Amino acid sequence: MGKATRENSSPAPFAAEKLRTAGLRPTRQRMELAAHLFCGDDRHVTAESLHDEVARAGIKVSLATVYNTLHQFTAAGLLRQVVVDAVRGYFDTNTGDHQHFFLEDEGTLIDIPGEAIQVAGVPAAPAGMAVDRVDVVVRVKRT
Amino acid sequence: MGKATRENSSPAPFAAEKLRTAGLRPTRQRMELAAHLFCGDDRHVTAESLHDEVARAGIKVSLATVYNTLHQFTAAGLLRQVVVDAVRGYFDTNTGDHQHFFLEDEGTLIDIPGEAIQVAGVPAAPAGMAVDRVDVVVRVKRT
DNA sequence: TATCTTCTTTAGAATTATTCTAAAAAATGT
DNA sequence: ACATTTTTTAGAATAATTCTAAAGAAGATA
Repeated sequence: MGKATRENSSPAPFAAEKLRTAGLRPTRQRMELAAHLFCGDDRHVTAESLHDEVARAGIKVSLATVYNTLHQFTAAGLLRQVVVDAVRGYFDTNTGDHQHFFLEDEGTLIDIPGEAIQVAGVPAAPAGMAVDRVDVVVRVKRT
Repeated sequence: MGKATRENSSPAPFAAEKLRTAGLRPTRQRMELAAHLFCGDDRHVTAESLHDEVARAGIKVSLATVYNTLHQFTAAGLLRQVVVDAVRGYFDTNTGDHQHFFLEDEGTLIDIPGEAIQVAGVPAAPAGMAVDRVDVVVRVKRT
């Protein structure tokens, strides 16, 4: 059955390709983080939450590397940053057109599909400026 | 002409009333900050920017007091916080229904009247949650 | 006005999220 | 394997904000 062991089995074969395409060397840390980020459904993480998560999975990656990686992935278009909270920075694996609910009590984000929501009447951007993105945050609180 | 001097002339008579109504003692610092915030047009400030501004006007208020006051004013409904930037916190003197342009290059906010812009298709809030506010941020960049 | 009580201010320490630094480790090319 | 370029990382550094405890005002009262 070959020599696949816990040590040499790659956690997510697709990750290497994804990283290469993005112009990033497929290092162990980046592979592990990519595996956690891009394997299942879309998700929202903070540097800290992702770091905790991989740590609990027994993977050793420094927090600095998590920050670096999140930013590199964002620059490569693999992630998108969401600004909803003054204290924490969130990263979203869904880079398509969509918006968010933000549960203020828990600090949780929930995607709202882009087709669902429409923003009308945005005035022309100030002179010399172009619209980069329109972000909608629906802040909700426990009833 | 009475005995109005630089020392006893109140910088903004309306401020005292405004503060009392909000349940806040009209202290010198709060009066000065209110005068700067609520005298002219609507504006957007950060703790640091407001602190610098009053300092340049020769007024001595500690940064901690600026933070306290901005939060107290916000709790009293005199200000509203705007989350657009991961590093800095902004406060808006316009507490009515409106949205914002955010000039990412300069870190500047510009109001968009609430009547101008409409958001349609917001899904129902998650169970047990109620919509607190819908924020729209139109991020613009230099062309 | 003198006094008491309560609320504010403040300097500076503390906290928190994030970035920086410089050196060790890993990846890639030859 | 060797040389070169990237990465990773621990820990220091930064920056915004909050906390602390003590001194200073405000308001109420006698």
